[in-house]
Amino acid sequence: MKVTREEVFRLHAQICKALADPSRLLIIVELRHGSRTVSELSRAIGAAQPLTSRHLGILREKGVVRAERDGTFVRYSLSDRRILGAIDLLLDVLASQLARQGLRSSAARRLRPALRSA
Amino acid sequence: MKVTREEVFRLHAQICKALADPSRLLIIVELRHGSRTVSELSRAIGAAQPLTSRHLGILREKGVVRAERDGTFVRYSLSDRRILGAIDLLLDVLASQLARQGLRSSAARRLRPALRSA
DNA sequence: TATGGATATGCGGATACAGGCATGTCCTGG
DNA sequence: CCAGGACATGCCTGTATCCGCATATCCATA
Repeated sequence: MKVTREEVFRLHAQICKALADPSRLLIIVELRHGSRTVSELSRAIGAAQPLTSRHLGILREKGVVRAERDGTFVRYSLSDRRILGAIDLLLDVLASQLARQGLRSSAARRLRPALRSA
Repeated sequence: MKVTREEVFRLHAQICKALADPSRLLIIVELRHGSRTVSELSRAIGAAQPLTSRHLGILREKGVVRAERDGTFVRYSLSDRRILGAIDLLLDVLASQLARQGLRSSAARRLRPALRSA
């Protein structure tokens, strides 16, 4: 099975696109601490169940998240912890940007932990 | 200056969105080794100049890239090396996915260095 | 200041995505 | 087998994005 250079970039962009939505980032942050059912995530991100399901479908399709059935529930979990590393790095980049723009730097430095515990 | 939690997630998603395009990833990879002019990047990614300029505008707007004038040229460079770390992590995630799907694992393991030198 | 190279932007059509609503599917307990 | 809870999906509308083309802007030099 061969994968062309262009295909790799296309897939790489697909993964980035999966992360490129506030609700989906919220989902990922929520999954940091363990697996969650759809209704739990729905409540956590404050979105309707069908919408949450759709976002999870996108994340699942791009391999960011994994689903497993548990009775009538479906439990979702992160399929690769390195994704957390990536979004944390980008969050750090954002913090630097905000700091440069005049946000109190103490607040900027606290950005990541604040979101983690959320 | 205060930044709400929702605003942070929106901005975070904006940065991800800036990375969520094959041409823009190509640009970033090309900038890994130093600054480049628009026409250099245009040739490197095989896109028309106006399109390249547009992609650069998006990257600049989201703070991924920085521009500085140099005569009639404009030299672009990465504004934060941590972005490379983030996309490398995601590339590793992709490599694992492909490996799991039956790509020869040796090829998968070589994915990142192959793209780096490109 | 006029010209030409380098870069940016306005416009338009095609495509893709977000979100709301209704409905379908899957599973368990009775 | 039936009912109901948990989840997924089809349809629709508005909005954003991609890309090509033409054109505008900026800058150095003559």
